[in-house]
Amino acid sequence: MRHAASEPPVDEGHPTETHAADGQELTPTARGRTVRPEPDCPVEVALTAVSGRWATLVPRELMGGPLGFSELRERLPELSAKVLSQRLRELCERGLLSVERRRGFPVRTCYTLTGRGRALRPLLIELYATGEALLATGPAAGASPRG
Amino acid sequence: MRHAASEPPVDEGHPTETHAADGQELTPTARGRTVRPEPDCPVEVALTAVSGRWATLVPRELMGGPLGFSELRERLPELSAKVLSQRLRELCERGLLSVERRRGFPVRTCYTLTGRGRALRPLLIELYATGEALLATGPAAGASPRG
DNA sequence: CGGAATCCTATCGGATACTG
DNA sequence: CAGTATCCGATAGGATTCCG
Repeated sequence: MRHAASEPPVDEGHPTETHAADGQELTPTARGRTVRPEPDCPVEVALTAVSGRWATLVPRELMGGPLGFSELRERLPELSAKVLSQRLRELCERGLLSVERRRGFPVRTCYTLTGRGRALRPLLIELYATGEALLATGPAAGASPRG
Repeated sequence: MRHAASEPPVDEGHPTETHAADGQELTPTARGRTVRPEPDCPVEVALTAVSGRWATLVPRELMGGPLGFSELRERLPELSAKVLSQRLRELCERGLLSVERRRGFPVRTCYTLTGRGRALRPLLIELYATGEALLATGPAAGASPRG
């Protein structure tokens, strides 16, 4: 189901403002005009990459350079080992992270963002910007627990 | 815990590329340098606004102009009434949506994005762009169920 | 039409304990 | 050090039913 350029506009007044009136296409390609949350819709793909608790904080820490498991735990003390390794595994599966194991004793592991992983940066920045905009226009309305 | 400009860099070579090396600050204000997913961190605020199944599709439909409950259901046929009203309620509570009830018979309700709601647009666009970038660099790695 | 109430299942994420 | 295994409580969200 398309939402742009079809169906008589509900309240078109002047094209100057009102509520943007889709002046610029929201979804450049067909994959964005989905009727349901399909996993191959770009929006869902991006959302999948950042959703889940701690899912933004782990990449954020790694934006500064490679880190080991325990280093990540130090930086995010309240993140349990279970969830951390879960997040790391997801990031790896999605090709956002590369792992390097150094044998010997003690064992050393090194997590590095890949090019794909670094591609999250603009999204994190936009999330930050949007969040600030929301906080600025009404501090009370942002909260609400998120898994 | 800060992640920028502290602790000896792990692999600083030349500042040209490598992995961006935080050349530009990721988190302009202090609220972004959190140790845990705090609800008042801008990133969390924005994420809260778009996370949850159908959470982006409902605003997307409304970007084209106000719609009623059933109109939304028509456009998103697989979205149950329960979840739709849940999403709408959340959007209202966060001040992203305004509601107008027209009495008479049958009852008519009209959901309109507020200014705050329209502030989500750049984020949706960025989500789309990031998702496309991920799909472009490796189609297989995007998927994975998202609640 | 526009919902709210109830039920039910799957998954998420935290705590704890154990392993190579 | 770098994880895995197990248990467990809390939601999320779909289906169905009912109401003003």
